[in-house]
Parts: sequence; C-alpha cells; structure tokens
Amino acid sequence: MSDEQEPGKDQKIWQVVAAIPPGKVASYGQVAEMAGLGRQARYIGRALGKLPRGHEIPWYRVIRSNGQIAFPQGSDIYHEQVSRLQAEGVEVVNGRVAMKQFRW
DNA sequence: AGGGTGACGTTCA
DNA sequence: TTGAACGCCACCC
Repeated sequence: MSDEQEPGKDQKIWQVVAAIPPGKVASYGQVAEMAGLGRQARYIGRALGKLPRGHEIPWYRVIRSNGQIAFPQGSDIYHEQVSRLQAEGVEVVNGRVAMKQFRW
C-alpha cells in the first residue's frame, strides 16, 4: 500500500480552525501557516466553503488579517458570522473585530 | 496542458 | 483611514 492517505488539506484546515479557542478569532493567513500551507491563505476560505454537512467547524472564527469579515456587509452569511462571534463574546463593530481578540 | 478564479495579504495613492 | 491594484499559488474546468 503505498498511498496511505492524503491527509487532505481541507481536513487539516478544518482541524486547525476547530483548534481556535472560543472568544478568539484568527485570520486566514494565520490558519494557513498553522495548517502548513504557508501563504496559501486563499485556500482556507475555499476549504471552508467545502465544509461537509453536520460539521462542527467554527468557520465564523476565521476573519481577514485586518479584522474585517470576509463577507460583504449586508449578506445573510455576514450577519450569521457576526451573530456567532458576538455570541462568543467577540466585539464586532462595522464588520470589524476588535484588535484585542487578534493577538492570541 | 492551459487559463481563470478566489471566505486573502500587502503596498501605494 | 479608506479604496484600489497587484501579487501568490493551489484548485477547478
């Protein structure tokens, strides 16, 4: 058996995202490095878009490096992310997360 | 095999 | 501070 398994980058990413402690947030770039993808931050969003059904991945804890939500303001998905973040105790103002929750 | 794309990031104006 | 343009690089068709 050779091909043991492709760890599947997507799954690796989900694992990293799931490792984000509640009440905190991480940027795509941070997750990318933690997952070993390096600068491939864009892939993070793509992987999150491929999340399977019934997942327990806190995708909403992943935001841009500047603290902004990765979705256009006004979108349903945007409101959902903000709502979940606030539920975790994260301050979200004008689609931006307080810098405090950044340095974790 | 090639080209376009993107839940990003950084720099410039 | 905000907005626009460019750069990166793997994935999909």
